[in-house]
Amino acid sequence: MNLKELSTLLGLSQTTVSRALNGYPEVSEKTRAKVIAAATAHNYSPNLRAQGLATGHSRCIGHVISARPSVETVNPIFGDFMAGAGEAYARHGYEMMLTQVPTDAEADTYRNLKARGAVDGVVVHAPSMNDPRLPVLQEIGLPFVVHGRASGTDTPYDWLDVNNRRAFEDATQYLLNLGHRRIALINGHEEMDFAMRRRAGFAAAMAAAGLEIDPMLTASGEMTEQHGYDHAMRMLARPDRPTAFLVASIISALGVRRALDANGLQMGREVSVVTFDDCLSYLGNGGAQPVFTAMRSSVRAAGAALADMLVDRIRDPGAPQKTTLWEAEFVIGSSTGAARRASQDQAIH
Amino acid sequence: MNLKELSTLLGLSQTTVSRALNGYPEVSEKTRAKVIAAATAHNYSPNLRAQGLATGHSRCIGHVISARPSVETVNPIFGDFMAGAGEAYARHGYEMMLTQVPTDAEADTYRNLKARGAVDGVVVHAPSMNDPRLPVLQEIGLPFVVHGRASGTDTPYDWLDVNNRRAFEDATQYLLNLGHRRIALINGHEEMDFAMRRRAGFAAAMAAAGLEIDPMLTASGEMTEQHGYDHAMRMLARPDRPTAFLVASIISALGVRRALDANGLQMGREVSVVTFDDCLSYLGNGGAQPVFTAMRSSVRAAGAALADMLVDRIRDPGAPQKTTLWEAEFVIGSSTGAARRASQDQAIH
DNA sequence: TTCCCCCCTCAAAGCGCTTTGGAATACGGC
DNA sequence: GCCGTATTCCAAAGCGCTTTGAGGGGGGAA
Repeated sequence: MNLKELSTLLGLSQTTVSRALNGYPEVSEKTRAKVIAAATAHNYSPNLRAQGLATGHSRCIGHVISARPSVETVNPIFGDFMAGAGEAYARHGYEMMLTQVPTDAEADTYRNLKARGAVDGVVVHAPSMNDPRLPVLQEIGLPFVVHGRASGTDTPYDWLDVNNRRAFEDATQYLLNLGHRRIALINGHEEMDFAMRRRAGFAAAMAAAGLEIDPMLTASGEMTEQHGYDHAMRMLARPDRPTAFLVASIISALGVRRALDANGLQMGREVSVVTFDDCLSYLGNGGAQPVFTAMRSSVRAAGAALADMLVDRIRDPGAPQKTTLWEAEFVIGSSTGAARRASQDQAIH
Repeated sequence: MNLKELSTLLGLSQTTVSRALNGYPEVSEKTRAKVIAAATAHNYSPNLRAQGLATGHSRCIGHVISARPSVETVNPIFGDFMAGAGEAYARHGYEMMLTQVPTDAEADTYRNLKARGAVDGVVVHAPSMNDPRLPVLQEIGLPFVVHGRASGTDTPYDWLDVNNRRAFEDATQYLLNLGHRRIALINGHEEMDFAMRRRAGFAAAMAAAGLEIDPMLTASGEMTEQHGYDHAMRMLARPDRPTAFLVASIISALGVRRALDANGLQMGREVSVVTFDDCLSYLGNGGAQPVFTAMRSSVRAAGAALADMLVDRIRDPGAPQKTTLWEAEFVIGSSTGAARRASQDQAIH
C-alpha cells in the first residue's frame, strides 16, 4: 500500500492525503479523519526512503561504535546508554542506526554517513583528548553531541558529562578522612578524557593532603573485571599494599573484590573500595545498603538527555551550544571503612 | 556532491558513472578507474535513500529491542551480541537499525518496519514459547532469523540456538557426580524459551538420579546480579540449604557469589556454583583456571552467525530454512567441588 | 573503402513521497 | 445576482538514484 493507491482508493489526490496525514491545516478535519481511518485500516505508513528523499532528512540518528581491532571488549555501558537514548529518540520520532568500525576509521565513517545522507546527526562516544572526530564533524556540518568532553577542542560543541574530576576528588577525600593513606587507583584508559579527569581529581586530593602518588598503585586500561582483578592482585602482593582502592567502573570493582577474596581480605574492613557506578541495570548497587560505596551517575539517563540535546540541535542548528555537567551522587555502602594499620590486620588473622 | 554533479564534472552520463561504481561490465575499465578516482577525490557516496528508493531495498537490518515498561533491565548480552552481528553486517554492506518498543507492541513494530520499507530483515531476540511475533513476520513476509527457538511454532524458520537443555542436564549431572543432592536452580524468566529448556535439562538429570526438585530451591526472573543474590540468600537461609547452585547467567552468578560471601561460605568448597557463561567481553571467565565452572557459549559469535544467516535469507528468500544448534562448552573452574555434608561445614567453622 | 558488429555510452522513465503554485468550490456581503 | 474571500483540493515538479532501451563510435573483416 503506497500513497498513490491509498489516494485513489479514497478518491483524493496524493497531495491531500499527504497533507492530511502530516497535519497540515489546508485540509478539513472531516477529510483528515477519513484519511487517517483509511491509512490505519490499510496499515499504510509512508515509505521511509521516499519520505527522506523528498524532505532531505532521514529522521535517523547515528551511533558509531568503534571496536579497536586489538581490544575485543564491548563497552558494558553501551546497552544502558542505548536504552536511554532509544526511548528519547522514539519519543521524537527518530530511529537509531549503529555502525561498527575500527577506531582509526571513525572520522571517515562520519564523512561517509554525511555523504550518503544516512543520518541527521550522531552521538560521539568515548571522547579522547584532542579528539580528531570533532573537527571533522564540524567541518562537514553533521550535527553531533558528545557524551563526555574532549579537552583540547577549542571550538564550542554540545556535550554532557559527569563531573569526573570532582567525583574522584571527593571520593579520595572521603577515603583520606577515613584515615587511608595508601590509596590505589584502578582507572580506565587514560587517553580517554574521562579517565584523565578522574586521575586529576584523585591527584588533586592526594596533593592537597600532602601525599605522593605511588606509581605502583595506579593502573589504567580497559575496564573489565579481569583488569580490576589483575591489578588489585598485583598491588595486594606488595609489602606496602594499599588500604583502599578507587575504581573507575563497577565491573572492575567486581574484579577488585575477587582479588580481595582471593587474599582473604574482607572488603570494607581490611580494605576499602570506592567505585564509579554507571547504574547498569543488571548490576544494581542500590537498595537501603549499597554494596559498594560509589560515585553514582546513571548512564541511561545520560543517554536520554543526550538524545534530547541532539534532537534539539538538529531542529535548530544555529542555536547556541549547550553543555551540561552532572554531579555524581556519592552513596555510602559497605565497601568502605576506617583505615587499619597492617599490624591490626595481622592481629585478626 | 551527487551523481549528477559528479557525472557532469567527469563529462559522462549519470548512467555510466552509476554503472562504473556498481561494477557493471558495460563500462570500460579505463572509464571505471577514472570514475572511481573522481568519486573518492570528491568524497562521493550515493545517497542511501535515493539508492534505496530506486532499488527497493534498504540494505539495513532491524533489531527490535523490547523494553518491558515494568522491567527496566537492559539485557547485558545485548552489547556483545550487537558487536558480533555488526561486524558481520559491515562485511556484507548492511547497516543496523535499532528500534526500542514496549514488548506488547513488538508485532506492530514489525508491520510498521515492513510497511515503511525501513529494513530488509530483522533479528528476533529472546523468543518465548508460542512467540506471537513469528506468525506476524511470516504473514507480512519480512525476512527474519531467531536467536533461540520458539517452541510451539510449527512452520519452519531460521534459528540458531545453544543446546540449553543438554548444557543444563550435563551440568546437573556433573554436580550429581560430585555428590551434590540439594541443587538449586536460579533461572531466567521461564516464559522465555531458553529458560524453559534449561529447567527441562535440570529436571531430566534430577529425575534420572531419582531426586525430587524442591520448589523452594528454584527461582526464575530477570537475570540480574540482585536476582542471584536475593534468591541465593533466601535459599541459604533455609535449614536444608542447597550445596550447589545452577545459575543461568554469569551476572546472576556474581550475585550468588556475593550471597555466599555474606554467609561466610567459600565458593567451591562449602557450596558449588555452575553458571551459564555467554562470554561477555568485560566479564572474562577464561584463563588457565576459570573462576566459575561454566557452560560456555559466545553470544558474540552467535550474533555474527545469525547476521550471516539473515543476509543469506535476504539474498535468497526461497532457500530452505536453516537451523543451527550449538553445544555449550563445559569448562571446569574453581567454583565447584565435592559435596560436603552440613556437619562437615559446621566442623570447620 | 565500406559494412557490420561489439563495446561503450546516453536519455529518460520510474521508485514513493513532499510541496509549490494554482484551480475549483462554497459562502457571505453588498 | 455578482464578486471577493475562505476553504478545500489538485497537477506536476523534484528529491538522487538505478535501469531499460536505444544510439554513437571505433575496429576488424570483406
